[in-house]
Amino acid sequence: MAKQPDPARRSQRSRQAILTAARELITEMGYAKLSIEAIAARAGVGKQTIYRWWPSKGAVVLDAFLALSEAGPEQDMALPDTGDLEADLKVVMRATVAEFADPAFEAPIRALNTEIINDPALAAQYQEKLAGPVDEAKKERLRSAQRAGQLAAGADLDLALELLYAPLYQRWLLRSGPLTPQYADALVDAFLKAMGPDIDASTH
Amino acid sequence: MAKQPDPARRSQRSRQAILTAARELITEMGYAKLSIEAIAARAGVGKQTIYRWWPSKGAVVLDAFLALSEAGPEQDMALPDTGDLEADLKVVMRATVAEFADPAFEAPIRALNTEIINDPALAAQYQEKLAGPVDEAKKERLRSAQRAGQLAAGADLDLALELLYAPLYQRWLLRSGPLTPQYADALVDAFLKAMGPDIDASTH
Amino acid sequence: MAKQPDPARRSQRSRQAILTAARELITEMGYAKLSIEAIAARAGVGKQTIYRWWPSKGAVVLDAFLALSEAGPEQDMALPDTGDLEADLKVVMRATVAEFADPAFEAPIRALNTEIINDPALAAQYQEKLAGPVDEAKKERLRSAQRAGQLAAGADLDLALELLYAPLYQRWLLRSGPLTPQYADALVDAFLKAMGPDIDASTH
Amino acid sequence: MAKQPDPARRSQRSRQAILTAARELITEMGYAKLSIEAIAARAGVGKQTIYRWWPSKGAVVLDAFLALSEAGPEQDMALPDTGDLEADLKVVMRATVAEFADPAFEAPIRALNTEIINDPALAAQYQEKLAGPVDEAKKERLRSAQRAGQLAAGADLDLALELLYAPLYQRWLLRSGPLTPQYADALVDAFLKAMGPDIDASTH
DNA sequence: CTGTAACCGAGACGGTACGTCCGGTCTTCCA
DNA sequence: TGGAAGACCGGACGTACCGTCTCGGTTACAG
Repeated sequence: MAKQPDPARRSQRSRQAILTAARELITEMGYAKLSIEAIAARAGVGKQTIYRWWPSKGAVVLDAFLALSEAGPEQDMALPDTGDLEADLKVVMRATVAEFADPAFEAPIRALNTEIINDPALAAQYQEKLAGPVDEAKKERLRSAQRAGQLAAGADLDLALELLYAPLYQRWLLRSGPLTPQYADALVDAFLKAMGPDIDASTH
Repeated sequence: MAKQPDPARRSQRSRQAILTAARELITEMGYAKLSIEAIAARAGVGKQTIYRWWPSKGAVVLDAFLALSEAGPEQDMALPDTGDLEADLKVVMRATVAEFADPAFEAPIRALNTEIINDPALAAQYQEKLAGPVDEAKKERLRSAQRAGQLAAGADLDLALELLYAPLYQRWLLRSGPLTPQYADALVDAFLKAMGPDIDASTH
Repeated sequence: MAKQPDPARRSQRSRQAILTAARELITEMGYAKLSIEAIAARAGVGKQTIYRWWPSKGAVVLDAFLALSEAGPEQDMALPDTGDLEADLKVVMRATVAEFADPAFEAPIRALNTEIINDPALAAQYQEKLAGPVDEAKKERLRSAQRAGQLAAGADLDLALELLYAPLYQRWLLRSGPLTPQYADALVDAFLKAMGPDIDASTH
Repeated sequence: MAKQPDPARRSQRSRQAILTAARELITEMGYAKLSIEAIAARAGVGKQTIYRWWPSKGAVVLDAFLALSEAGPEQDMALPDTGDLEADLKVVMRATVAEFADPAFEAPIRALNTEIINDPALAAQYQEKLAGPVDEAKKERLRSAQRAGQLAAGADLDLALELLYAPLYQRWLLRSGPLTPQYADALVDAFLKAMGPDIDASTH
């Protein structure tokens, strides 16, 4: 049986240095140029220390982002809730569009996706640790809308999130079209038509 | 000025051998293990012959798929059109779900996406050569539905395709949820609610 | 000032385990594969325990052999003395040839020499602790021969030993020729011609 | 079957750079600090180019010395022959003693021996390419002495060389005693007693 | 029909990074 | 407080590929 390292003796100093170095290198040079060797050198750490604690380069990158979330535990992940679902969603979607246009976000997110696509284990980690909590916050807003009668009561919230976000995400990831505020609005409009309150109810 | 190779003298024998080798290696060993050296060796070709005609590994992979389409020029890309949009779309979407479940499709498509995410030039090629024609066929079916009054007349067809396909594609790519026939149906239902014929018209 | 470990508190259990492990590993895998890590692991000892008590890998190896000698303190290092120098030397030299042919002797002695060649401090230790006593026993036999008039009275015994042994040792170490009983005899013959009783004296 | 590199396509430029770098690094930093990486870096060469053409570090070092000999093909390996064997040998042996005292000779020769001791294949190469020719030159001088009646006619010249050189070489290699001109003379005296013209013939 | 210029296969080359191993130091915890 | 355990930084190992280059050989167009 292979010997497992003892997490109790792990150097937190090295861990933070590695994650920080990984984040810096990704933004500086892009994911293609990211190497374990460079991370170790930048972090002032032996390569073995990386291999001891992470199974792959992708795992390091994922952890580098998880560490950010941990840093600010009470992240402002909660979506705005003014009572007007359409307005709130348009604000959020336009913000997302703006975020994707920021070059500083490009490299790391593309890096993460490159790894996730080809590594199921990493994808599971990603869903559980990063995407999950964010999606939960979004669903919470939708549940609030359901209570307010602004969203079909029986709507599948997973599908709802996908309807809203997947088109936007795909355009960005595959660069298959322009990301504009108008596009964000159009997505919200379509989403509300598909998932809005039952029409029968309103005709009464 | 750098000398350009003369396409007229290009060896079609080598070209086919390279594309075939690329396809075989991707399915056999996955994209991560794919190397130019391996392609050249398998194809019985000098490395320079690859570098002469393709700018990157991703370009070879893309070409390997384009070549498949060229093989059957009059691909049955046209969607079924029985006159019943909902039924036709559900057939198509269920077929797509089934296709994505086929392990033989996994490796190559993931490979292609890995490259496209990080290479804008390749993404453009992909859109133009592979995705474009397919999307056009899909749009043609939607236009037919518009003429039949089964789809909003002013609907943005690009957005329409994204609403239909992006959720499915994202689930598959990021493994963020199960791909079932029911899911396909639900997507069509949501799509038709969002993009179906204008309600105002029917209430008058 | 660096702190020196206190020899009084040294664990004899660890010391023996380390020396035994070193000996075993050398015979099993040869000197090239010998590492401090492997010795520590085999001995069930922390690496620091080795570094605390020995300055170099070579020192451990040397000690591993010294420990053997200590084990049997009254080693039968004394050479046979039947009164017939030529016969006695031939017996001894033939035995040495046989010893060198034993594969079990190969690895350790070559290991020791590898270290000694490049480490003067170790060489001094080797001369003092291992080679010295053995050479002294050999010289004692030669002194006996001098007393018996079978060896030149004024012979330099250090040179004498080198004449006898260095050719044999060099052949073995550098594999520059075959080691046979005949070769052993020839060496003794040459040695006795060079160092035997003065001819002038006998002719008078 | 493993593929062998094609010697015809070997870059002589790289070969020379590697051998020169190896020689320089050995003298500068000693053999212990010599690494393939350092040789490659100093030579401005990829590591693979070294691994392609040499099976081990020792083989590179050996070649580095062989290349020196090739450079001056008609090396002045021939020993002086004034007709007086004793005088000639004492000159040669004193010169050898002086040579061994030169620190510039130390590192490389010890390096070579370290490798040879543990690598039979390398030892064979060494005997054939380096030691062999030198020994042949020495034997030639001894044959001349035999013709002149200054050496026993039936003497085994291999053994003769060992009697002369092995003691000296062993003292130097193992640092087991001082190397002085007097020692050189004593060796020649002993050698001539052992191997000089037959005494019986002269007494008749 | 014959240069001659290009592509072609092969593969050596200078490099980068891989993932592993070990050297030597430092730290933690046990006896 | 010595020793076991082992994490740590550093750095060499030998391998796999990268993208460039040079080498003959073999087309195939031009004179």
